Amino acid sequence: MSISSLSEQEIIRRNSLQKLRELGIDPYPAEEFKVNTTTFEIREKYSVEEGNYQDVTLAGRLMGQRIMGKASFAEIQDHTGRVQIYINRDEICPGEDKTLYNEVFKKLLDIGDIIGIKGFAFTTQMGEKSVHVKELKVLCKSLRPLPVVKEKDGVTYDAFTDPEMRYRQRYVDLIVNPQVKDTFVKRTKIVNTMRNFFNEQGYFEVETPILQPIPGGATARPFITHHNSLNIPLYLRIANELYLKRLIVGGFDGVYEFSKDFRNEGMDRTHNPEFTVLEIYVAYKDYRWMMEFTEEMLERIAVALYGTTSVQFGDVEIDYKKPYPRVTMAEAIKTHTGYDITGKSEDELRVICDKLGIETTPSMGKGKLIDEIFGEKCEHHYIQPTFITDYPIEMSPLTKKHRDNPELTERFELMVNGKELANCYSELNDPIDQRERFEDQLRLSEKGDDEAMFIDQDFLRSLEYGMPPTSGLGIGIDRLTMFMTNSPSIQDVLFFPQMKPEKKQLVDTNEKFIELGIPEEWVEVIKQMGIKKVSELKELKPGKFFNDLCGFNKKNKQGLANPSIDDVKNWLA
RNA sequence: GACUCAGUAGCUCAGCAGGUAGAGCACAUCCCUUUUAAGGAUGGGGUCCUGGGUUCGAAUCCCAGCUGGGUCACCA
Repeated sequence: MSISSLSEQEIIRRNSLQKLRELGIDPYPAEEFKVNTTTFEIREKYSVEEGNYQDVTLAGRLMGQRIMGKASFAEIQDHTGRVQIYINRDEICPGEDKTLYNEVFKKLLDIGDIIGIKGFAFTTQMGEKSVHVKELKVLCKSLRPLPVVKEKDGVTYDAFTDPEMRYRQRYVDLIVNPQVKDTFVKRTKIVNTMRNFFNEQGYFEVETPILQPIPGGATARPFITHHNSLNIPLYLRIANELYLKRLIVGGFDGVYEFSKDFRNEGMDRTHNPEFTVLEIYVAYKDYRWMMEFTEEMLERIAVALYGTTSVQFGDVEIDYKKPYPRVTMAEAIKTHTGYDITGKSEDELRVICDKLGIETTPSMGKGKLIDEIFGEKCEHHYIQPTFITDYPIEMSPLTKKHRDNPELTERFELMVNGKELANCYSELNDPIDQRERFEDQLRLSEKGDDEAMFIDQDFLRSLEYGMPPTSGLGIGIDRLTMFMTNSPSIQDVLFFPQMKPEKKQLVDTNEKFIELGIPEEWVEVIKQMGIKKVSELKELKPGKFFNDLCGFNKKNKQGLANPSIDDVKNWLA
């Protein structure tokens, strides 16, 4: 990187780096630095009465300096938070040489540098628990200035808020916005709670293919890739359902997977091209059993995070305490539209949609029409956790027919905040029925539904060997995390949400300019003037460019000998 | 994809009846001190997103584009 593209502060930091080296201080030392506590422990457990924490070693990022003559206060931030440190010149420099304090600490260290300290805990006159530093070591010099976020009495000043920079440079976001880290800690806690819950009951965590020859188990547009030596297309999975059910056929009685799925569709506040789904399949259970299982799990997650079942989301409080109401889809539609859809034909449903002002297309089958009515008129009413049950058969090609009504399936979706949080079936294990359902999907696809399912012959073959009655559940982990951490956007619960690629300014090397006969010192000047490519140069008028060059030289006190107009003409020739 | 808002110093933002670019923090040089979003003095730092246009003159007005946010649509 040429020096001209650096900001003043970056240049100052690079100079400080150089000076550290000149003082014999390695700004990037290799050896281990052994800490014996954390800032959190000192804040929580130090007390004057006990006189504990009198020999502490801490490491972390320097996040603020308040320098006052021969004594300074600063803040050090480690993975647990921050603590104030006190540095006295004559204590870290006991001899005559005060360089470590006067030069290194006061001048060469900046906010963002990583240091290690040894010292003892004490309480300042202002009553703040702090660490009195006896030794100081540079562990990493930081070359870019961090945004400085300050906070007092819960009010944040100069917050680092630009969403684009926060998502693109999540590392900066994590350093300066502590609540961001908290969200991700909670996310992991959610997953761990679920995993423990499943493992306690003997269910088995597995991994299944991400690259699939047939993208099955859901209706969505997949990403396509290509395998060179097999010379076949492969799809990034949109779900792992069909593989997990093969494992139930194989004899596991409970399998689960936290799976990254990929869908080549729109991106917005609630959709990222890759996202995480938990799917779990338990043999000899049905969807009614799974409702209780789901309630139990969500209650445990809420309690693990907050110690209570009640969780704030936006301006509503969601209570995950079991049990949740069970409402059939037909009841839900009756309640919110007044229409009874039971036993209605496709044409009758189309009429109902018209009356409700819901747009329909000819490719929509019965299931899709009912889905539209529910989505438009009902879904958003279910704020507190509610099981919507018994979906029409056309919407659920992998679900067992309802034990009491062959038009329906044994399925529920758990609605929270007016959104689907979980989806569950009594899994279809009749291989002949399953084949017919796939064929129905094929007809839908011929009718123009471009997201109808493919027929997975191997999956059908596995069912023909016999799959025990099984209940399966899928939960979107990103959405669950949003709900459980009060995050309004999926980008807030993904470390690295998908973004458009950063626009990279193309810069030609100095050599390319030098080839034109331009002296190296002038190349820097030209680049500072904003001309980064040789091709841009070719479009300039020599006279004006000559004037600009000389003007820039004078204005910025570059102190270079101006070229002649003929030189410039030759460069541009 | 449509509509809408925004893009000015490292960060947060002000400036806009068109007339030499501002503040706070950060940075630099000092002063002072067990301070706390430290205080004081001085100073450096900007392709005002990009490209066109209008104008004697554009950060400001107009058009187009880029990037991002929000709403909606599509899509789970």
